[in-house]
Amino acid sequence: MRYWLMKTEPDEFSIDDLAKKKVEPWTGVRNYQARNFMRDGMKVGDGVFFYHSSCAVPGVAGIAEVATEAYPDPTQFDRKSDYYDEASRRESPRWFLVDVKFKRKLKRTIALTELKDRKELDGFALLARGNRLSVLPVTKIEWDFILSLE
DNA sequence: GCCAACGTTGGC
DNA sequence: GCCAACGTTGGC
Repeated sequence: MRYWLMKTEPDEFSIDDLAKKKVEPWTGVRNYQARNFMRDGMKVGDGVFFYHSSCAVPGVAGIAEVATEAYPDPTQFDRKSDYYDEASRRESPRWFLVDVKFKRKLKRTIALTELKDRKELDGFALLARGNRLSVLPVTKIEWDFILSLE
C-alpha cells in the first residue's frame, strides 16, 4: 500500500464536498508527472491526503483513498469541458485519472506552515522548492508523522 | 494582487 | 535542440 497527496482548491471542491459525494473522479489533471503517479503508481486502497490549496489556510484537510485503477479522463474528449484536449485520441488517451473515495475529515486542518516547521518532513515532496504538482507521493513515514500532528 | 517557479509552446 | 515568451500554480 502506498500513500499520496492530492491538491484541490476548496472553493472548487473541498473535503466537505467529497464527504457528501463519497466518491469523485479526479478529472482535469493535465500534468504528465501527476498523471504518471495516478496511472502507474496508484492502486485501489492507497491512502490519499486531501490537501486544500489557494485558500485561507492551505494544508491537509482530510483523508481519502484510491477507489479505482486509472482510466482515461473523459473530460479530455468533451469539447464543452474546460479540460478538453483536442490532441488526445480515444485509441491512445493522453490523460488518466482515478476515482477518490472519502474516508474522513481531519479533526483540524494541518496547515502547510506547520508542516514547513517540522524537520521530520525535510524531503517531503510537498515542501520541495517550487513544487507545483497536484498529485504527489507521500512516504509511510511522512504519512504517519503528519497524522500524529492531528 | 504580487511574484517566484515551473511547464509548455513555437520560432529558428 | 535551444530558448524566449507566455500561461499557470499557489503561497503570501
